[in-house]
Amino acid sequence: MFIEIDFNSDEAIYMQLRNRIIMGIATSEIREGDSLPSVRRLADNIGINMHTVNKAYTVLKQEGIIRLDKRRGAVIALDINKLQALEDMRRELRIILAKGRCKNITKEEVHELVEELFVEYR
Amino acid sequence: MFIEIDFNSDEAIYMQLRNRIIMGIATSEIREGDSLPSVRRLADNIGINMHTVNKAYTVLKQEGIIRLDKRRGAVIALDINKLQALEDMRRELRIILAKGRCKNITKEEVHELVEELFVEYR
DNA sequence: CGATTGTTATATACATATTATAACAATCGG
DNA sequence: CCGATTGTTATAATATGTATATAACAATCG
Repeated sequence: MFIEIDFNSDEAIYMQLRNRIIMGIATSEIREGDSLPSVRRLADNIGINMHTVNKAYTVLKQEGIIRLDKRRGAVIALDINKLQALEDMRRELRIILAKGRCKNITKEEVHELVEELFVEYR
Repeated sequence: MFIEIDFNSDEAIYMQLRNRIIMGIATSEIREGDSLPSVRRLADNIGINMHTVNKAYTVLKQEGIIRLDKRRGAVIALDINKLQALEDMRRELRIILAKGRCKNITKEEVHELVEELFVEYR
């Protein structure tokens, strides 16, 4: 999986990393059971500090996306709590849709966007 | 408009404020042309610093939601750049839907969430 | 045994968030 | 015109979050 970091972004490096890995799972670039690189190797590859990678992995663990295993490293292990996931998504969508509403974005346009984005995930 | 701040939240106060105002516009609690309280008065009401409110207003101005006017204060003035707004929404939805995909949230469930949330905005 | 794993600890540097005062020019009501 | 209020700007202090640099630990695998 190719990982690119924008050091000029206002988004924290560990969050960019977390987002990239979530995208990788959603697009099936990586699958349940696959191992991610060790914190040290990935840090070296990208050219960042070990702790920054560790922080991204810790967030993903907290979110129930990976399982941290000694020796096997970080393993994709999806802990499916759908009610929790729907609640999280609802809270995040709420603000984004409200802003769109201020900009006259219609319900239909949001549906189209969702359709369009879901093409990536299969 | 009633504004409540959660001081234990990990979300910055100025962003909570920004979000609350966007929600207020989307739900028609406040309308185009209405004035928001002055930075000093709102800060006193909530019990926070003037500069924190100012920062929220500056963000809203940058996003084309309000216009800052001497004497009239912050006035709701929606600068509609739909292409820009759609692009912004697309970028934000991308990550959220990807995370949902990891949690087995289907396209249909997202559509339902959108329908449900849009009931608030009329 | 030796290398690699996540984990933990400490320290430093920097950016951001929040607060506290203070002062300025512009503007409106009386 | 006067005084109060407006956004704006400046400076400073504190707290928190981000990122880096070393270092060491126990566990695990070949």
